[in-house]
Amino acid sequence: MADPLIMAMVGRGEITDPASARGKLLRAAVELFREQGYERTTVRDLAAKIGIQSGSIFHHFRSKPEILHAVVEECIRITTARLQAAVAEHAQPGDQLRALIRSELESINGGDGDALSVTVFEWRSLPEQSQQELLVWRREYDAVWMDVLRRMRPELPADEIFVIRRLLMGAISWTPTWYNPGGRLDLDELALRIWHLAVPGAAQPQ
Amino acid sequence: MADPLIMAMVGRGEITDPASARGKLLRAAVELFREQGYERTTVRDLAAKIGIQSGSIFHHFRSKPEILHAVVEECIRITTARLQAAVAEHAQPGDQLRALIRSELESINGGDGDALSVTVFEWRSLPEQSQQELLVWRREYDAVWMDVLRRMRPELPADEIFVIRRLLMGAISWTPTWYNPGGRLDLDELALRIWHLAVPGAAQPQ
DNA sequence: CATGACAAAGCAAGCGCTTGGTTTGCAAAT
DNA sequence: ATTTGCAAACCAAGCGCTTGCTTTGTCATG
Repeated sequence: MADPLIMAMVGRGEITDPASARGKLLRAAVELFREQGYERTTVRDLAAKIGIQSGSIFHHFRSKPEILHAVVEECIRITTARLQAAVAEHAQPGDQLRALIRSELESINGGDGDALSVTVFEWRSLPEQSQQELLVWRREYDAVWMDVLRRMRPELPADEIFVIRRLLMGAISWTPTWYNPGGRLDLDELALRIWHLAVPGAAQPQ
Repeated sequence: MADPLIMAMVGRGEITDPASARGKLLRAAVELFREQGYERTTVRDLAAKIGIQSGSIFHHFRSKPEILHAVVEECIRITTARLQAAVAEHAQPGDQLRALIRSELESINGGDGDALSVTVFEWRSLPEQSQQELLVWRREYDAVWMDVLRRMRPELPADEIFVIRRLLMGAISWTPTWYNPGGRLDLDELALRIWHLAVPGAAQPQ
C-alpha cells in the first residue's frame, strides 16, 4: 500500500487515508458492493466484514447511500489522477490513447481495490442528488479522454468523437463480465485490441 | 401488438401470451426492473402497476426471483428469434453482421418492451441456479453472433473472434446509458458505426 | 359445484438507523 | 510521573418500518 499516487492524494486531503477507520470501511464497501451489488449488501454485512457492530458504521457515515457516494467520488478522483498520469507519460496521441485504455482496463479489472467497476455498475443506485453532484468529477474524467481522442482523430467532428468515446467506454466497462485476469490474454494485448477499434486505419497486431 | 414473430412463438407455446394475466405481469415487471432495477422493485410496486393486490402475484409465480427468471428467459428467446430472422434476411456476412448489430441495438434501446436491457443489467440478481439454467439459451444466442463473425472474418482465430464479440457486446450493451433514441443519431447510423469497429478494413462512412 | 383468479389481512424476518453509554488513545495540566 | 480532559471509535439493544410471502375467504365462470 505504498502507492505514491495514493499517498500524495491523501497528503493533499483529496481522498480518505486507507489506514483510517473510515478508509477501511470504504475499502470493505468496495469489495462487497462489487461482489454482490450495493442493494444486496446490508450495513450488517459491511460491519461484520471489518469486525464492528452495524450501528457503529453511522459514526462515519450518516446513511448507507452516503457510503456509496463516498466510494464513487474517491474512485473517480483516483482513476482520473491515474489517467492523467498515464497520458503524461507519452507524447504521441496514439501512445497516449493506448495508455488511457490500458489504465482504465487496469482500474476496472485490477486486483486491488478495483472500485471502478462499482462506480460503473452501481451508478444507478445513487440518489438523484448524488449523481448530480458527482457529475462534476465525471466531466473532468471524460475530458481526459476527449482531449486525447481529439488529438488522435483530428479529422472527425466532435459528435463522432463523442460516440467513439462512448462505444469504447462500453467495451471497456463490460470486460469485468467476461475477462479473466489470470488467463492467456493479458491486459496489454487486450488494450491493443481495443485500441485498434478506435484507430481502424492502423496496422493490425502481428 | 400484432407482431407476427411474437404471435407465432405464442402459438408454439414458446413464450407467454402477452394478453394473459401472466403476460401483463411480465411486461409490467420488465418496465419496473428497467426503470429502477430488480432489487428496488417490490412485489407491491409490481402489483400496483397492474392494479391487483401484492399477494395475488403469487398465484402466477412462486417467488420474486422466479419473475426475473421468466422475464430473462422469454427475453432471450424472443431476441434470439429476432436475431435469427435478421440474419436470414441477408446473404452476405457483412450485411448479416450489420443486421445483427442493428437488431440487438433495437432490442436493447427499442421503444416497446425493451427487456434486453433488463436481461443485461439484472443478470447478477438472478439466483445461481437460474443463471445456470439460462446459460442454455444464452449459448444459442451467442452462437448466432459467432457464426456470422466467423464468416465475416475467416482469417481470425476463434479466440480473437470471441474477444471481438465481447467487445461489441459491451459497446452495444452500454448504449442504453447514453444513447437518446429521439436524438439526431438514428439507430441505423449507430449500427454502422459499431459495424466499422468490427470491420476495420472497410471504407469509412460517407 | 369445481376451478381459477383474485381480495383482504397479516406474519416473520430483515432492513436502515437511533439511542445511551462505554472504551481507547493521546495530549495538556498538574 | 501522574492525573485530567476530551474526542473519536465503538458496543449493546432495539425501534419502526418494509420486505417477500402465506393464509383464508369470496365470487364469477364453465
